[in-house]
Amino acid sequence: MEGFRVGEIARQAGVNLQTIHYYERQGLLPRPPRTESNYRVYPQDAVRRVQFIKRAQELGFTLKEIKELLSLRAAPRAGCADVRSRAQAKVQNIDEKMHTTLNWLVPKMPRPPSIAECSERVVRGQTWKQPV
Amino acid sequence: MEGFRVGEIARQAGVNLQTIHYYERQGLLPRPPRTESNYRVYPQDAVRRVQFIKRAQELGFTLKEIKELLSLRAAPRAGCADVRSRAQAKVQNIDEKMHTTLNWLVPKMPRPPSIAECSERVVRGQTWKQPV
DNA sequence: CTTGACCCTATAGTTAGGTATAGGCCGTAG
DNA sequence: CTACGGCCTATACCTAACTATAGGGTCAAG
Repeated sequence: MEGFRVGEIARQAGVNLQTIHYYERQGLLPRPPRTESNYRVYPQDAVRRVQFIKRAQELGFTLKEIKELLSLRAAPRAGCADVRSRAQAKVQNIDEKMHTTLNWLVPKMPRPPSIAECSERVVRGQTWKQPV
Repeated sequence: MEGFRVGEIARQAGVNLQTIHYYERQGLLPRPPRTESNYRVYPQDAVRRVQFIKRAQELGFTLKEIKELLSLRAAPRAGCADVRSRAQAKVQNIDEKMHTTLNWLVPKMPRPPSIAECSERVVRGQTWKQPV
C-alpha cells in the first residue's frame, strides 16, 4: 500500500519511464527500496524531485549541475548558502545574457526610445503605443 | 582588403571554425560570397551574429528557434512585434521556472520569512543576516 | 491457467549540437 | 621552388540526454 511504482512516478512527473531509470543510473534519483519481486517502490515525493530536475534543466542547468544542487539540498543543513549562491549565479548569468541578447534583437524597434530602455521594456513585459 | 575569412570570424566570436561551417549548413548564417580561390569572405557584422546565436542558445533557445528569430529580425520591418513577443515569452517562461525551482530549492532556509519572499530575495541577490 | 498490463536488466538507437580528421588547394616567406 | 599556415569539402566521431527494443519475470482478472 506504501509508495508508487516507477510507471506511476513517470506518469505523474510527465516523463518517460526509462528517464527515471536513467536518472537513477546517473545518481540524480536515489535507488529506491524494492519489493519481493524486485519492483522499485518510490515515495510520492519522488515526483517532485523529478519535476525539479526538469525545471532546473530548462533553466540551463546540466544534469551534472543539478546533481550537485540536489546533494547540497540533501546536506543536513549546511550548504544552504551554497545552494543559494549557485542558483543566484545562474540566475544572474541568465539575466545578463537576456539583456545583451535583447539589446541585439530589438534595435529595429519603431522609434525606440533608446536601446537600453527598449530591452528594459521587453524584459518588463511592457509594450509600445505603436507596436509596429 | 574587404571582409574577413572564416578563421578570423571564428576567432573573434570565440567559436570553433567548424562551428561556423555548421551554422552555415543549418541556415543560421547566410552563405557568404567567395574569393576567386573559393574562400568565404564575411562582413565583420558576422561576428556579432555568431555571438548572438551563442547568447540566445544559452538563454535556452534551440538553433531552430534562433533561426526563426534571425529571419524575423531580417524581415524588412514587419515581424518586429513577433520578435518582441517571442523574446518576451521566453523570458517569462524562464522567469516562471526560476521561481518554482527556487521555491523548491530554498525551503531549508534559516527561518525563512516565507517561501515566496525567500525565493524573491534569492532572485534579487539579497542575503540574510544569518546565512546559515 | 493463460492473457494483459506492468516491471526488470541490458543494450542499442536517436537527436542536437558540435568537433575532428582526411585529403587536397591557395598563397606567401624564405 | 618548397614549406607552412590557412582554407576547402566530405565524412566520421563525440557528448549529453534521452528513448526504444529485446528477452524475460510478476501478478491479478477472467
